[in-house]
Amino acid sequence: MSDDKTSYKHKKVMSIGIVRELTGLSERKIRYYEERKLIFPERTDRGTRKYSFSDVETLMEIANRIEDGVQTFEIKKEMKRKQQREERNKMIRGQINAQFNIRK
Amino acid sequence: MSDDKTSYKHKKVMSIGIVRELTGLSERKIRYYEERKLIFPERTDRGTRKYSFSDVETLMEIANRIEDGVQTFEIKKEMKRKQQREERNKMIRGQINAQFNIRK
DNA sequence: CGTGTAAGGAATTCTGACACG
DNA sequence: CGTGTAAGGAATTCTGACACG
Repeated sequence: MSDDKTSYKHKKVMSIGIVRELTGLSERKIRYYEERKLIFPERTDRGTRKYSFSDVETLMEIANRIEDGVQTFEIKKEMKRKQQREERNKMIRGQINAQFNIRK
Repeated sequence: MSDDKTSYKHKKVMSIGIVRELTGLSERKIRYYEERKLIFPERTDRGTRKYSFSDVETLMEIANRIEDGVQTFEIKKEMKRKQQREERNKMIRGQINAQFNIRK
């Protein structure tokens, strides 16, 4: 119910050119952050990269961290931690809901 | 509060190739429905069409009507009527909310 | 009317590499 | 390490038109 109310957010549909416009980053940077495993675009049949709105959001965050002088491998760790926090929270929420439903 | 909870839905970001994949329609058809004023993609600086998820949804509906043998100018009228209904409903909702807030 | 197709040009994207530092 | 750039090829998109019906 609070997960992907918008399946559109994670659908990979944008070419790198659009992402460049949306984020203001150079294509070089965008490809490099992929090389460093910070984002994971899909590919079309013939190899063109496809990004989601979610990827665009991530790129903005990356750009901020880079500006702060943080290196890509540090950013990767930060992102991993963040994701673990989110999974923990999701699990807790799930258990609370379970309790709730039993009492009802 | 129920309008564009997802601003992503209306953002024009997809090339015609992606739209072709998502809808299964030929590029010819997609361009033709634009010519008939059924959809309104934006353009990049150098002329490439950009579509939104909302456009994709509209295209699916168009495809259904065409399959039913409905002509494009009829479909256009239908879409116009539908939009008027929605605007009417939106206005009524607004007035109800206004009443509500006054009483409170 | 709705759609396919061949045509030629222009713009996009891709990869691997060299450069600087 | 992070990023710019020139290089050449491959794939995409665009428009106007002819075709069928």
